[in-house]
Amino acid sequence: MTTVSRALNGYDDVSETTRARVIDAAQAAGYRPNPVARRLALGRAEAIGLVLPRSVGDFVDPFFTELLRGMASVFEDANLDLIVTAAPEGPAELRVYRRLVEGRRVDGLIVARTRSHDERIEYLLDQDFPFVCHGRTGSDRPHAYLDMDNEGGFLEATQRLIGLGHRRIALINAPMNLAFAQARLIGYERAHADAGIEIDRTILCESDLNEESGHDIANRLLDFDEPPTAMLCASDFTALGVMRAVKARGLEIGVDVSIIGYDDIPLAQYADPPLTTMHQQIHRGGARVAEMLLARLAGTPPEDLQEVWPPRLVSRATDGPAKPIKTPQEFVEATT
Amino acid sequence: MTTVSRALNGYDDVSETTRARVIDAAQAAGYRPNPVARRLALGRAEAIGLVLPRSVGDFVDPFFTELLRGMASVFEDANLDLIVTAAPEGPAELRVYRRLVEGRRVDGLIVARTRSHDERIEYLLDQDFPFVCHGRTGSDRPHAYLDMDNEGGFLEATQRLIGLGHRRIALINAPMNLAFAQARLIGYERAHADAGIEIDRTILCESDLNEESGHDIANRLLDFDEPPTAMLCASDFTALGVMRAVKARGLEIGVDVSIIGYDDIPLAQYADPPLTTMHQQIHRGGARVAEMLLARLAGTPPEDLQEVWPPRLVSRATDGPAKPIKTPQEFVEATT
DNA sequence: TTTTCTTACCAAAGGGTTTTGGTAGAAATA
DNA sequence: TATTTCTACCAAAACCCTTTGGTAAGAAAA
Repeated sequence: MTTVSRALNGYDDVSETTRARVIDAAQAAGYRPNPVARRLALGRAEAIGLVLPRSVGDFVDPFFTELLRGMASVFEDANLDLIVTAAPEGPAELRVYRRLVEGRRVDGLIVARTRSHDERIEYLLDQDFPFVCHGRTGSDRPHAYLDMDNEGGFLEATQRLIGLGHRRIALINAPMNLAFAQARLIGYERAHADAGIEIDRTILCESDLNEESGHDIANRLLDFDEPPTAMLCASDFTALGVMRAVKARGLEIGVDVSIIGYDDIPLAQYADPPLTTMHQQIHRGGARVAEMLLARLAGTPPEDLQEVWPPRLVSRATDGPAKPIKTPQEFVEATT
Repeated sequence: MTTVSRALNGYDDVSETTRARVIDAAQAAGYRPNPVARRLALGRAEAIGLVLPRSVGDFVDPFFTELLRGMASVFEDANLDLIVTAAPEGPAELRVYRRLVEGRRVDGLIVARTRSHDERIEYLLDQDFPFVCHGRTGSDRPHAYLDMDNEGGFLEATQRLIGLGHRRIALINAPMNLAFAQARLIGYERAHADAGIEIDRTILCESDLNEESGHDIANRLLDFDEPPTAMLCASDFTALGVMRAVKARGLEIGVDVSIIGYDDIPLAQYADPPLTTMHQQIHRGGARVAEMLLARLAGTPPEDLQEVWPPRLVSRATDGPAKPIKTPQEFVEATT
């Protein structure tokens, strides 16, 4: 039995002739090692967990399918099962994590959609349990993560709008408990500070990342006496909702109001007009996060597993030069 | 040990006092049963598998996240792990299934996006392995499935368009190897046969279920000498592409060309104009498929686990009465 | 020739459950 | 009172691997 086990698992203290005999015999007998027995003997679950956020009611953005598919093949090649569960944010979520960790059902976890104060992460750190985050968190204890440079992305997008002459740029952010929303706000603020522009806090909003909330928020903003000339959105779906609201008022997108989205969903390029947005490599990010977790399990310290990837601004047709603002002073200045 | 096991697993031959003592002691000692040891003793994997199709390159439709979330909670309540992998259609796909089945990594499988001739299903039937399909297949051997009534759905949609006076209705179907594409074609054909309308086979097309291919096909159709007055689409994304093509030519949607989609993605209601489409309860379908698999594992014969759910036509603004067709005869008829 | 090292293999223990096949005692029945 | 049934509990076997701690034989070094 020993030799069979070692032959099948590629140990080097079994001669190639013996190994071949074992493999042939296994083949002939239709023998397949029992993974469960293997796991018991090894003391490992040979599985990785991923908990999908179960947001209220409707479709999750395609983000997770994409991330999932990126990870799946990496784990499959490493002979690890990927266990997927779903939990609504809140106490039930942490219970799911506990079940996976304390029930020894997984060897490691991927934590997606991190929050700025994230009890999942504190819990996993307390337990000294291997995990990799997709997105950062506020915790100052070292842990592995792959994050998109949300701050840099929004810095760049904001700078672009400022460069086009916009001075009243609304920020339609994601819910502020999400880590990336905070980072994006900072990028937005930095761009303003660098340009010496004061921010009007009344045009800073939070959306639910879907079309409808983008639409509603845009309508509110457009009702202002002095509406923003540009809107920077947390997701492409939000941006699509904003576009719908802008169009409904007979305003021209990219002329009267500039809009920039985030994610570069496939639909973005086919929107009318095509949406300027930030592209992230979600699929490759998923694969990379999986690789990082593999490294973590192999003993790489978390400090060495921290990456930040830059998003890429995809310039299309929803942003354009700001129209001259019609405040009295500027009107006077412009006409003299 | 025996009593502890039986107490913790809810057997009825242990007194409630003993059970309480066991539970208290377990709590105090921080004892948690080892699921891997349990699986070995039970001879079960306590896991269910789902293989995502890895279509070329880009985002999968949100369909799968939705299905996944529907299933996840059912399996979690049943103490089963849901193992997700991804495989491209083709020989690699079957290899993934074999690994899961023959490697005894799962107790049952969910097979989604069935094809009319589906070697996965033949394989699982050959192996006498428990599974439930989401969608039907051509196999005449009994097996469990939950399917949407694609034939009925397209029958209804086609009848609606015929009722609006349309006589040249293009069918922009899904790839014909998918089971639901065949069913939809049949529904489409039946509606025509019932109304005594001959079908022009040149306006029957296959799309890739995404925006772009809908756009391209619509453009081809609109180049015809006698273009169709209505287009029935395999998915909402396809329909959005069709809408883009129609708008680009200055035609009015719902007036010059009627369009009906399928899926009722959240964006459908916010499209311009809002898209008429078929709604399916994907989330609830996922939960139901999971329940059916549980029943299957408990011994319910597959014949008793076959359900067909009707989709619901959601009437919005992309379909309208057909414009009078300007063929010579009809022109004469109309003017006399 | 003797000793040491290396290679190739193996027996037994260990991992943590559940199930099988019981037993003992109390309660119900004859 | 004698017998049967039921309830509550338990010891040992079984599940199928991997690891530990060897041994034997051949090759290399002394």
